[in-house]
Amino acid sequence: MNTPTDGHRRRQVAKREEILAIATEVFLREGYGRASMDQVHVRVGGSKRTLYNYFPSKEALFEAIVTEVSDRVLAALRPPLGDDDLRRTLMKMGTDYLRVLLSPNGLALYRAMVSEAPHFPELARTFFDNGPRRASLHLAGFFSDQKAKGLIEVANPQTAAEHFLGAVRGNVHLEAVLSAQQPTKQRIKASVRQAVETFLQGVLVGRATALPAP
Amino acid sequence: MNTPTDGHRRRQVAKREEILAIATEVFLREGYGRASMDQVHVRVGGSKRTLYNYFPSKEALFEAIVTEVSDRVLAALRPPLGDDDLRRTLMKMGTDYLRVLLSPNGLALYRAMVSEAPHFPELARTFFDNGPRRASLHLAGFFSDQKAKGLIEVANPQTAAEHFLGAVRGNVHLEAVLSAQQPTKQRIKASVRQAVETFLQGVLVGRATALPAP
DNA sequence: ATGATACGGTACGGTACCGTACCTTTGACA
DNA sequence: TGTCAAAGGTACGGTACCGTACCGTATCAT
Repeated sequence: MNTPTDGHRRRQVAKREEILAIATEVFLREGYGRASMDQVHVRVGGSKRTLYNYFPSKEALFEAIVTEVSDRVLAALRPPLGDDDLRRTLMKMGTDYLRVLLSPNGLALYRAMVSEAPHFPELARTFFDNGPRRASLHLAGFFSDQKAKGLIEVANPQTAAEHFLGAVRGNVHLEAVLSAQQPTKQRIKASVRQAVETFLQGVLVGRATALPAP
Repeated sequence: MNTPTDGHRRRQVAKREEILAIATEVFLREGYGRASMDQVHVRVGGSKRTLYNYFPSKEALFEAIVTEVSDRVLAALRPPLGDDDLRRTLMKMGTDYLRVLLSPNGLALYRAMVSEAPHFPELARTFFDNGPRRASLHLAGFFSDQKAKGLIEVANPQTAAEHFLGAVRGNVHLEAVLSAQQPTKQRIKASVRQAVETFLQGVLVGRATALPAP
C-alpha cells in the first residue's frame, strides 16, 4: 500500500504534538523574533529535517502555535452565562476574563500578537475574532436578553459589553503586560467589584441603589 | 580650550536630532527586532562610526527613542481639566485619550513597548508611569474634586479613572493595535459617548436620568 | 596656517539564524 | 527476515546584523 499505516499516523501525531508543545514554550517565552528554529530543534532533539517535515517554515510553525494556543486559551473566555443575577454574572465574567488574560499563556499570546500583528495580519484577525471579539459578543448576548426583560437600559449591548470588559482590563492588564508583575488577587477582585458597581449604577449621585421592583 | 565651541555643539545637537528622527521612524515602523542599525545608517547617511558616536549601541538608541517619543506623545494625555461639567470633561478626556492612543506614533509606541517590555523592564516601567498611569492619575484628581463637591459617588477615584479609560479604550484600541485599521471617527465618538453615559448613569433601570439639583 | 577633532566611506570580524543536503540508523509492515 | 519510508545526526550555503577598524577629508578654534 501507499498510504501510511495507523502506527505511522499515531507516531506522527505524537511527534507533531511534541514539537508543537516545545515550540510553543520557546516562542511564547522568547517571542517570534528572538525564538530560533535551532533552539526548538535542540530542545526537541532529533533531526532538523524532521522538524521541517512537520512545519515547513518558521512562520508556519508560529501560525500553528498561535492557532492552537488561541483555541485552547481563549475558549475560557466564554463561560456559561445561564444566570439572571446581573451582579453575579458580571463578577464571574470579569474575574474569569482577567484570569485568562493574566495567565502566563494569555499574557505571552497577547504580547506575541501585538508584536507580530503587522507581519501576520490574518493571524491577528483570527486572534481578535476568537478572543476579545467572541468574549464581547458573548456578553452582548447576555445584555440583549437582560434588556429585552427590561432589567437594563443600554443604547447598544455590544458596545456596552466592550466597555465593561475594557473597564475590567483597565490598568491591571496593562500593568501585567508591561511589567510582567502579577497583580494580587485582592486587587483583581476589588477592581472587578468596583467595575461592576460602576457599570450597573454609574457614579452620579441621586440614582437608585437597588434593583427595580419586578 | 578643551571644551567644544558653540558651533560644534549646535552641529552636534542637530546631528543627534536628525539621527534620532530617522531612527525613530525606522524603529517604530519595524519594531526593535527587525530594525537594523545598517538601515538607520543608510538612511542617515554618513559614517557608521558617527552613528555609534552619538548612540553607543542599538539598545541605547532604542531607549533614547522611547523616552523621547514617550515625552512627546504622552504629554497629550493630560489635557487641562478646568471644567466642572462632568459630561463635557469626560467626553473631552475620552476623545483626547483615544486620539493619542490611535495616532500612528501612539500605536507604534504601544506595540514596541508591549513587545520589548520583558527585555527593557525599566523602560517599560517609565512608559507605563509616564503614559497610562499619569493619565489615570490626572483624571483621578478630577474625580476626587467632584467627589468632594458631592457630585459623584465613587469608592475609589483612582480605580474609577482606570475603569473609565479602560472602557474608552475598549475594543477600539485593541482592534487598531491588532488590525492596523483605523476606526472611523463616528465609531470613536459614539463609543466614547456611550462610555460616558454608562459611566455616569450605569445600565440599571430606575436610576435618575438628570443631574441632581444643586 | 595649523593642529585637533569629528565625520564620510567602506571593509571586515564574529556571530546567529533559516533552510537544505547528505548520509546513516531505526522501525513498522509484509 | 527483507524493504522502504521516516527519523537521526551533522555539516553547510547563504544571508543578515552588530559593532569595530582604517584611512582620508572637512570643519573649527587658536
